[in-house]
Amino acid sequence: MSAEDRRLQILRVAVSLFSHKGFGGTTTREIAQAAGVSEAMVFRHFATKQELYAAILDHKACSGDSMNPEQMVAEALKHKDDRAVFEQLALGALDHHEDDPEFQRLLLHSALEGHELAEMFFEKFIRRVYELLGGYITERQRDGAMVKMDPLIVVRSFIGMIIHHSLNNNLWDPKRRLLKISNRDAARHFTDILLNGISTGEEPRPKKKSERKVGGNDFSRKK
Amino acid sequence: MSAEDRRLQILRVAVSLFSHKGFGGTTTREIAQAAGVSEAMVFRHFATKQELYAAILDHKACSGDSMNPEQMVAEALKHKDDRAVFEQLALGALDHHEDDPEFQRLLLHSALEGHELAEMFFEKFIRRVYELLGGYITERQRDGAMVKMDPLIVVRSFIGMIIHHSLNNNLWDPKRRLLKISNRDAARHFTDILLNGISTGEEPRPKKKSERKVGGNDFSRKK
DNA sequence: ACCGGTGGTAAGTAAGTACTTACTTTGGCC
DNA sequence: GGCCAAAGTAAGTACTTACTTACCACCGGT
Repeated sequence: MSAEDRRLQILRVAVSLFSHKGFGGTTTREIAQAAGVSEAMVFRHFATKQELYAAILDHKACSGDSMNPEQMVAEALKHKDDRAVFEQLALGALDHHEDDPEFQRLLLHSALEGHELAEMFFEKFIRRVYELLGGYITERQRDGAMVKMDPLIVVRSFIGMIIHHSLNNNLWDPKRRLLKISNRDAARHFTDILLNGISTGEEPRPKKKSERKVGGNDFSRKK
Repeated sequence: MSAEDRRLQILRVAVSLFSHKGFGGTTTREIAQAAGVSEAMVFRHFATKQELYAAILDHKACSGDSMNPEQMVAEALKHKDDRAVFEQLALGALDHHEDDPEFQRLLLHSALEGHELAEMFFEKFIRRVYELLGGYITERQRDGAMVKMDPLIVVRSFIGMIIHHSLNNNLWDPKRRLLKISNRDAARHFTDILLNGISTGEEPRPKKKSERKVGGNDFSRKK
């Protein structure tokens, strides 16, 4: 087997191990065994365990293959098709998380451990999504098509629905005991909620003395 | 120092260490040093490292002090005050995550490691929130006050906004570089979005194939 | 036939690791 | 004070960890 092939193979099995057991929870011997070689081979290709870990995150996050939000919604952006913008973005993310669940686990592990490459991913990808979507929302607000509200909060809400749904599917509830739904349906419904909300606005809701203020009253929950 | 005090002190420092470095990343010696005692003392109070870890998760998740969603929104539920129901729930969760950020980290670590107590938390808490909110939404749909849509998807969306926002604050962006907002404002805006969406419904959006019905009922909402 | 380089390993090493043992201090009570 | 259990520790034990060293087997080219 050629050196390059072996390197990639070690990388691949290490991804799987690290994503399931974390950095500290995975031993180099396990990696070697999973790859069917001796530990020494692992250290021939990667000087240290850290370097192997970094190579993985780098490979997954930077050489980020299909992770280009701009081109994913370029068409919809041009046509100012709100529904398509959000729905396509959601569907893209959900699909990506579904067929590479290890990526999300890896990212979480590295963020929890405070690895610098988690931060790098945040800067290079998350920030871009916020700017892209935030900019679009601002534009649509000027058009009068969207209500005035801090665009970043809107972005956070929408990203939250998506990420949390993926997190549920991959981490908390892989058996879908709570909610079983296709990515397409999820993306559509998330978009529906974001754009239109869930109120019909029909029945006059019981307007208590203060419809707005939530803070003052019986909210004495603490410790 | 009394045995009980010492036990609690060890528990407390272990919470901090485990939440930041995970189970595998934390050594018993570190725990002992942080507590200012010898390693033997740790093992006098907790037979194994696993037992210590389990005791922590148990202490945090089960003896779940203030984590009672039902009572948190009992009043609002009675009055069918949609805004209050969602806003109070959101604010409660956000506040809780804010003044106990270690809890979220601990939970994530244990979920990633596949610890059974993460699952237990999921069953005992998350499921209850889904049932509570899902039931309420169903009721409001029958009232004609909310559009027909799988209530569980609505719950997931809303919980997603909240959890993801906390996760951003605690894990990804503790410096709030992307978005700086008080919990109260966040709760209010999340609720606004959920209930009313962000579209004004004014400017005729380009009706592509996508202006479809949602879940069976019409979607012609006008605030 | 004889190289040298490449892909590979068995068998280490030193520093941890979780966990124990044998022992010393402390504080409350008669 | 004298006693004794509980609180505490120093110094292990047995094993694992990341990482090294020294050595092997193959193979194409001259």
